[in-house]
Amino acid sequence: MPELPEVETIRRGLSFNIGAVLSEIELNRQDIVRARDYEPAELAGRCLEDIDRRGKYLIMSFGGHFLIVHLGMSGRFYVLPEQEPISETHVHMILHMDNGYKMLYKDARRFGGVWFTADPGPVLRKLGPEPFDPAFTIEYLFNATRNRKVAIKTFILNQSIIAGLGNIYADESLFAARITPSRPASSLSMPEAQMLHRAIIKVLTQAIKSCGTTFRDYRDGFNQEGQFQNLIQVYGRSGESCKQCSAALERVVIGGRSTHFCPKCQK
DNA sequence: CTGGATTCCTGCTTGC
DNA sequence: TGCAAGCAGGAATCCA
Repeated sequence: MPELPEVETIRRGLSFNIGAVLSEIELNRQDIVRARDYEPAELAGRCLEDIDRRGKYLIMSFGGHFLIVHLGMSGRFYVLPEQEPISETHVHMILHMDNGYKMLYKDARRFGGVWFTADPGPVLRKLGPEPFDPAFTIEYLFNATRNRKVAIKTFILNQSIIAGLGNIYADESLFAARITPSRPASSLSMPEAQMLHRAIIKVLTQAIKSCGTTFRDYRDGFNQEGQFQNLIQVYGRSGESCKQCSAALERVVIGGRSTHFCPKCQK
């Protein structure tokens, strides 16, 4: 599922289209559209000025017209040469560029969506700080956990607290911080908040370096798999042995999400 | 305000 | 072998 590292990898892969002009947009499904402040066809003839990322959102700017994309859990967004035939199913949107490429938005489960908007503010405003932003400090994280009874796992999945973590990197970050996922957020000490802060940044940095995690659906901007699954410590490994201590990893459900952890390494 | 439950959707996995 | 049921999950929404 595309979390921050996957979306960042896609952003980088697609960035060579910046400066190209969108010649035509095909919108094959209307129900993926979450906002329509302008007609999608108005993008034709406009230059793609930038591709940005905020949390798990991609923001493409076309001179005051924005196209925001969220990939949900099975979404893909990748390029093909313009003349290449499309054999795949569930391709809901195609952006034809004048540089000889087309960008395909594909999403089987349709948890994702797109926004045609003149103002990205309302969509992005609700997001907390980027993990790599200076605003994401140890103090911010620690203070945010005060008086919060929810499990720390659920807490760091909350996009209004930190933008970009999904189920995989939440579990991996808590393992790296040696913190049990079910602990109430408010139970973290300052040193533990510091560990978690460092772990989140470390895990995401490594995952971006590995071009993301491909368990099943995820592909990058060129429809290629990521490599971080080879470095995964706990996610999807319940019953297998911990790479650090050899104890059997466990799986529980927290906040309706599969949660993987080491009962020995994490306290 | 907080937090829990529910909903959306399809494809892979599981069990008979 | 074939089919139905179970399950996964990001974010919005509803409700207590």
